Amino acid sequence: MPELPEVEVVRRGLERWVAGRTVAAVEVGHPRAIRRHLAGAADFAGLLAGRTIVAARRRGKYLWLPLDSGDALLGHLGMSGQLLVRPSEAPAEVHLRVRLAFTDGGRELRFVDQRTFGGLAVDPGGAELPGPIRHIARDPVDPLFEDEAFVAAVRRRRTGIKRALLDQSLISGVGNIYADEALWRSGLHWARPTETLTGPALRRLLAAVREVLGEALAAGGTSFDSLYVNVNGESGYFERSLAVYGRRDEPCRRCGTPVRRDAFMNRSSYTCPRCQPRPRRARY
DNA sequence: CCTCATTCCTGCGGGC
DNA sequence: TGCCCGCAGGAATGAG
Repeated sequence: MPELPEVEVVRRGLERWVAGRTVAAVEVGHPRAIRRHLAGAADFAGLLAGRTIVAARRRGKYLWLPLDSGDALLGHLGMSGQLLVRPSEAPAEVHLRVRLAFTDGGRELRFVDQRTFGGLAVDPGGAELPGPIRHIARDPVDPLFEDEAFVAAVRRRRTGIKRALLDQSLISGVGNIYADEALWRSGLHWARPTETLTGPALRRLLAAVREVLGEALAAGGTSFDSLYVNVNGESGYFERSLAVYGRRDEPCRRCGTPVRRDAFMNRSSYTCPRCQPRPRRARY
């Protein structure tokens, strides 16, 4: 549920607080947190120790820290992951999974994750773009994102528009919250078949995606509870700006009609039944 | 290749 | 009060 704005908030914190620092020691407290690092915890720690972090980068919801070795520490927050910069003497968080200490003896980097959907891995040679995320599309904030290629790819699909928005190989960084918000802003229902959308309609949707992501980032991200935080543990305040997400039975901010919740892909979709009429031919 | 269901996990809150 | 169940959901995986 941390989506592009929340992950970007974390990236900025990492760039400020850990870039330029050298890893002294690594502790893996829970093997599941590094399950994508197939070589195991000792290998993971060995590739990090003595390495200097040179930057903090992001694509969609993935973060990576390029190292001076040419490798990269790759991370995904999953549902509940946090990367926190904490004093080394601060007590361990309940769901502390991985801890990185630095040679300067300053604040350490902690990966904390309640639901363990997230994780860290070191990708050898992945500093420029980690191999495991080569299939992830550029995100709509990336200057190299190609609008027309996206429009064409969506129109070639045979699925519902929300499935397409959530497909990280088409456009990355958009999750359930911002997909619902962008569709509401565009007056599109989540089950609208992709092949029936015109080029102009898709360009308007893309503009709405960028608008909502930009506003959320300016607000420091969305928070429902204390799980979505920056590296200092602080929450954003975009939640108060949400138009439909999580607002079942509450009035649409545009027309007052009660917001509707539908089951969708083992989760939820929120729409205004009047602003986003259900298409006659719907795709799930 | 494309589409889509399933699966992983923990804490919370509602119902009984 | 306590137990059970549904729900929150990103993305890898494999079926068809």
